[in-house]
Amino acid sequence: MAAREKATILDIAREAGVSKSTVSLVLQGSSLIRPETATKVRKAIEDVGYVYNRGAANLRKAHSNVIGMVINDLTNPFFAELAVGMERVFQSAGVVPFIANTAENPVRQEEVLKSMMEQGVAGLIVSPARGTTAEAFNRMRQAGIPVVLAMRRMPDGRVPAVVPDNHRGAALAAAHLIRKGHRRLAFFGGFSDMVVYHERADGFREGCEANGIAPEDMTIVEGETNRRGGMACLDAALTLPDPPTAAVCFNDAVAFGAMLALRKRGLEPGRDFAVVGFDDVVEAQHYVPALTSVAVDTAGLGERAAHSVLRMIQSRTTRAEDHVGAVNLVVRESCGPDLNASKDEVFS
Amino acid sequence: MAAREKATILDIAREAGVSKSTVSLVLQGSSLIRPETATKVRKAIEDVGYVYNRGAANLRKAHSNVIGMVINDLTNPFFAELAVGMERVFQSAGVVPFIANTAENPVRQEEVLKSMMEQGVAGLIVSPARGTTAEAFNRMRQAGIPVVLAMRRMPDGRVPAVVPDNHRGAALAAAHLIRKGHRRLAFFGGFSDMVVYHERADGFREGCEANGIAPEDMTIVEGETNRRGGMACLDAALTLPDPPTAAVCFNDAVAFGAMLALRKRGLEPGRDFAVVGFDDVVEAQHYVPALTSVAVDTAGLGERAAHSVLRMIQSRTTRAEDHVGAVNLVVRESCGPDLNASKDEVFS
DNA sequence: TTGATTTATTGGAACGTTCTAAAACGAGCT
DNA sequence: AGCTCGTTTTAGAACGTTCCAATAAATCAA
Repeated sequence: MAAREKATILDIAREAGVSKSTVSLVLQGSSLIRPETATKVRKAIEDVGYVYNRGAANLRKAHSNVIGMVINDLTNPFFAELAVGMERVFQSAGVVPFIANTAENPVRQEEVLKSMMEQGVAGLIVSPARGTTAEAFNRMRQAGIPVVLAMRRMPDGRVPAVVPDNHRGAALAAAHLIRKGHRRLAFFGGFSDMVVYHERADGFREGCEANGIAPEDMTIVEGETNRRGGMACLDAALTLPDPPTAAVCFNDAVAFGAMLALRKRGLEPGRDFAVVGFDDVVEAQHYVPALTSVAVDTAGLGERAAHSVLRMIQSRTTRAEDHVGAVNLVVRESCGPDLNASKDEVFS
Repeated sequence: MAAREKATILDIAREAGVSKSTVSLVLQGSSLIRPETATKVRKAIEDVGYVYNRGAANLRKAHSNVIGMVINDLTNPFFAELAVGMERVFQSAGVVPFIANTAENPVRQEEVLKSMMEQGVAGLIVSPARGTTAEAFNRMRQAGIPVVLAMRRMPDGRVPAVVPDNHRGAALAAAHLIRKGHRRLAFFGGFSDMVVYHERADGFREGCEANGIAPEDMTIVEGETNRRGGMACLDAALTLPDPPTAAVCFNDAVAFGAMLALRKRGLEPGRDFAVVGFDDVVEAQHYVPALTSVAVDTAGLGERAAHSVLRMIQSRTTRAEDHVGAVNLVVRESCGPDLNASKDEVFS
């Protein structure tokens, strides 16, 4: 059964006894056609089991209603959150976002972007894979397709981006640890070919300096931005001659890794070594000990990015302002009690 | 700069001094055209900044190269895993999967499915939102578009599905707890309008019966399938007159919730109450205490589902066999040591 | 040389929409 | 009757590709 030939606008026209133009008008909800005709047509549409062919339509129309979302790591709940925020605004704009995963692989990303363009997306939100260069977006610029970066920006900043205030977040975290009485601090995770790494590591450094920590008391350990990386960083740091007593981590995953490694060594996170994360994923509050982390309004950033593309599509421009989202430190248990219960004035 | 008119196959033809047909052939990598001509054309393609218009192509071609993946909850790392598995096989088949999230909302799902069809997907993998009925897939059947369900099946089983062996998994979990010496067991989470719930709860019941537990010693508590639901279930169970001492949970999220609730009451999971999860998400092994859980090869199921659609597309059929994936119990710490150190023969 | 055969190339008709310009239809006025 | 206005409807030309059938060019056999 079924397998009937694909019904087209013409079949509907025949069925309803009108012209294809009329059907087209009905499909677009035009107010030109007489209500009775409209209902007649709509009935025919139902009857023949019609599926709108957007490809054919796009051939004539200026642009489609699909927006692409290209994400570098879908398995990181953090990015899933971002996606959710975007979806919220797209949904109310009657746009369907198509998500694709690049698994942090620039080659895959290239394919995905290509495919999205071929599909005729109206705009793109991209959380670029590590190692992506601005050139990757040349083709879109040339084709006049708006692109907004999310969470990570390009080194040269030529593509509009929506990012959290990484610098301030890391500084906040460092200040918190220092206020807790720590004097030898570390920064764990990330690699110097990532822009975010620089923003966070620099913020960390500045936060330390501003609170009187000497450069030789700061340890910066690069590493993967996941649990395994966090474990490696911690191990590396603790074998140093004069090891740190606290660390700001590149993200929560790294922080979890560091805490895991601490436990493996019989040390208790919070008591024997303080850890601060970054991103404040849902997991952070449920972990034991609950993780102190720099909270980023991920879903909010997602919404922001979505609004940006929408606006760019509307005004058919390919440029837009960057947006830097506010951050704030959520204090939980992973830094233990104050080591030095005197100070009381802090950043907020 | 840029903003140039969109280049078409004709522009390339003009640039390269050949006919549009030749360009089309080159684009498809046909062996008909002379290599030198091909390179000439390829150069022209580069020069004019051409973007292939798949919509136009699909107008003539039988079917497109895009496959839709509709997922009910992208924020659940479990589903992200599933997506990753599928992507792996699609990638090697030269297909780009477009993912869309339905956030467990049937209405949203309807929109998403519609949009995917309009976009002309060649096939669909769907992890249906709760409350989805088989009718939701009528349109696809009518249009002859292959659909494979993942992780959840329809009550009437008319749509091919790829699912884990829920029944066996839950039975395994129950048997394990009984072997540990527990005699009053509970099943936490899920609602009776979900097929999976029945499969798992029935498996639990059967596992209990097979090991000599009387029906009155089994407690079944329905609830949301997330952390919050798990907490609620535990609280409900412990206020019973003769409370259970162990629980098989609908999934890991519920198990985490239950453990959280235990802690809140000053009870230690594993020691004071045994908990088994289902799905074995990565989180399970890192949790404290590490969660004993029924492992499902999620990525494997994803691959399986992907292969299924691919095969269905190939053979232009809309029917396929169901696939039930193997499960196995991963024993960790959340059930504590044996309460009764005698038995030694078990299911594997 | 002339066909016959193979190898490369091409014109033109689809495909299913949208959109412009024009037609058909009433009504209301002279 | 003819004219002018709305209001509805429609024919037909796009849009950018594929693919069939046809042509052109090159090669070979005699």
